[in-house]
Amino acid sequence: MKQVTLKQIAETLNLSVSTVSKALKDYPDVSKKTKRLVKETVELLNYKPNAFAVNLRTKESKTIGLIIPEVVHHFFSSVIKGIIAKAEKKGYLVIILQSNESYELEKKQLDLLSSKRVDGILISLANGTADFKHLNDLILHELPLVMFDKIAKIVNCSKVIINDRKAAYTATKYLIDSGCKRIAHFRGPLLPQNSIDRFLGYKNALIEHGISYDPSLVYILKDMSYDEGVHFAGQLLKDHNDVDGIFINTDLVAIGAITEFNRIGVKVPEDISIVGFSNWFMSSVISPTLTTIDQPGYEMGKEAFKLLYKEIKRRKENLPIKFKTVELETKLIKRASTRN
Amino acid sequence: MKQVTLKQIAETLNLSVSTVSKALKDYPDVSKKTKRLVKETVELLNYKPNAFAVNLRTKESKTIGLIIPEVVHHFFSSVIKGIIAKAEKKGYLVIILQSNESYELEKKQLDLLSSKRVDGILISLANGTADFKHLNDLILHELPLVMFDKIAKIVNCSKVIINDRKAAYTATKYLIDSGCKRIAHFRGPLLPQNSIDRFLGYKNALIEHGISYDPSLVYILKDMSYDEGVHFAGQLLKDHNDVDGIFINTDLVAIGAITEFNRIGVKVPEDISIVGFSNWFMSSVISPTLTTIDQPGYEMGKEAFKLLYKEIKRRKENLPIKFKTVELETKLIKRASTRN
DNA sequence: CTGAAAGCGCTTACAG
DNA sequence: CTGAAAGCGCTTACAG
Repeated sequence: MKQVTLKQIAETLNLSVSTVSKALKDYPDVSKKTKRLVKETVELLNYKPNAFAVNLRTKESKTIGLIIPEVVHHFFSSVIKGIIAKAEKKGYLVIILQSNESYELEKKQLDLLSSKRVDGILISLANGTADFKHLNDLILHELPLVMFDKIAKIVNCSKVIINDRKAAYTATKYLIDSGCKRIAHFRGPLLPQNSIDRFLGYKNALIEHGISYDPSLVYILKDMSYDEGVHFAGQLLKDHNDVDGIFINTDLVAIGAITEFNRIGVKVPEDISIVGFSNWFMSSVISPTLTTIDQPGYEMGKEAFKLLYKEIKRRKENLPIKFKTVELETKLIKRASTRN
Repeated sequence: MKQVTLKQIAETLNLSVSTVSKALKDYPDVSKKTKRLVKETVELLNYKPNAFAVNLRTKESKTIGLIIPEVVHHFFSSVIKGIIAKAEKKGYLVIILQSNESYELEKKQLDLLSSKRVDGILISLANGTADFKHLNDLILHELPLVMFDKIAKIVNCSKVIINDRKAAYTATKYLIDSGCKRIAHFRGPLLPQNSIDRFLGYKNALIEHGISYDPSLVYILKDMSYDEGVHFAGQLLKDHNDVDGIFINTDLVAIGAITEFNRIGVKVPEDISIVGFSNWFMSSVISPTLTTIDQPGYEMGKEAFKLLYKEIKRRKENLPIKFKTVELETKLIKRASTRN
């Protein structure tokens, strides 16, 4: 791709490269006439500054990196959309990578992004991530980093989260209030903070409402897939025929469970009530529609970029950085998979 | 972010920058000993080449741009995933932008990407795009460009598509074969090639099977949303109470229609059979499950990147470019929204 | 085998 | 108001 350079503009107008450069950036010490001339020629020749040269000089790429566990996922798509929208407004482009829930990949991709010299990184952790050296290293090197949704409390950077524990508490309490006495929980893997917090919210709600906590009612899922929902719904019935409610860590799994219950003739919510988590679009469409916790993905993306942008800006101006954790509101969406 | 430079390595070892650079790239005219020394020091100081400088010198960014109409969309997420996966393997990163189905935005974003000097661009057109100058300009400037899914036949570049006409024909024929006599069609806006082609496939199937084509049975939707599905399902019943089948341009709309029919007591497929298009995950989960055309998003993403990569490589080597159109297979997925 | 030099295309402090 | 010069950090053709 052949491109016009400042030098060519300068030659065309019999000016120096410096003057042309300054004219374009509206330096006050360039004459009006020269500025006009330069701008006309730029228009005429369709000059575009060479981003590579600008990057090298200014030491910034106006590009940020985004690492998420999985792209084909309603919640994360919404986050991506929020980030891209906000970033574009501020003149930033977004490089997206997918960790596939693998710690190794996540590490490699963080490396890739920092070699590319992105101006900052947004990340939602992989389920497999238990060690945080790769993140702390970035922070040490003063590369702006913001974590969202799947975070590590122990890493010292800005974060955007929801209150998973509180939301799970609300979900479980709603099951209790609607009359459920034996409530199971399908939880995520052991490591990620949000699956821990959702579990704790579930447990606390039981205990605070005088329902004894029974560990055998808690099922630990691996990949949080539709198929796991189908499988564990069946397993649950085999293990406990007295269960009358389930709080499920994520909607996709809940939808698998509902489908299985429909298939084998267990009535939702008459026999078993179900509450999911995330409010995927699908949840408003299956039958019965799914009661769930709405998790504001788009907002989360926007907030995360805002925090990152602030940090990038303050670093550039050598101002002190204060890390901040933004907590977004969730809400219970009452639908037909629960009684009431 | 402070970073080690070649110069620092050179000073540490009392070598010249040139020698260090060459040692790192395994030039044959550097001694084994020097190479070893350099590599050790690189490791020790954690040297990473400055991407900005490399870009400027080599005139490539190892980054490509991707423009899609909408990120929160099952099909496009799958495409993104395919592209990212393939790109990463070849050492390319992917910048994603969303056109929101707007021609103006699409133009602006193409501009953004070419100013960023990406090495190539993948694009699926916005519904609003009727003029192709912005695309032809890129091609003139020899910036590698590959279109996928929503393409413009008239633009001269490589493409990855499905045979929309054939797939729509198959879908409609399936309705006919299952006994439908009055078949409506919910189509997309007038401009995009794929909504034209799907309409033509529908029309041909009717005609070739002795069913007269009735334009009043064709509904033109605007944003192809769930809500439009709900709305037009109702409208259709008002306009024509004798319809017994609908071929719907995209699953999301079909799901809206099914939901509406369920609500008002129209039985699917007994009263009206429905075939969708795209095979969104959701379609396998609603009730009744949706018969649809499977559109291989992930494959399409991979194919599109492969074509782009080839073109980038050939341009770099100054080899002649032959544009290619890859057509991927679709298949009819038979489910419960049709009789049989 | 090693190094000095030119150059990629900008920006900006400095001189005039 | 304009321009020469240095420099961002690399790569590579050329000299020795």
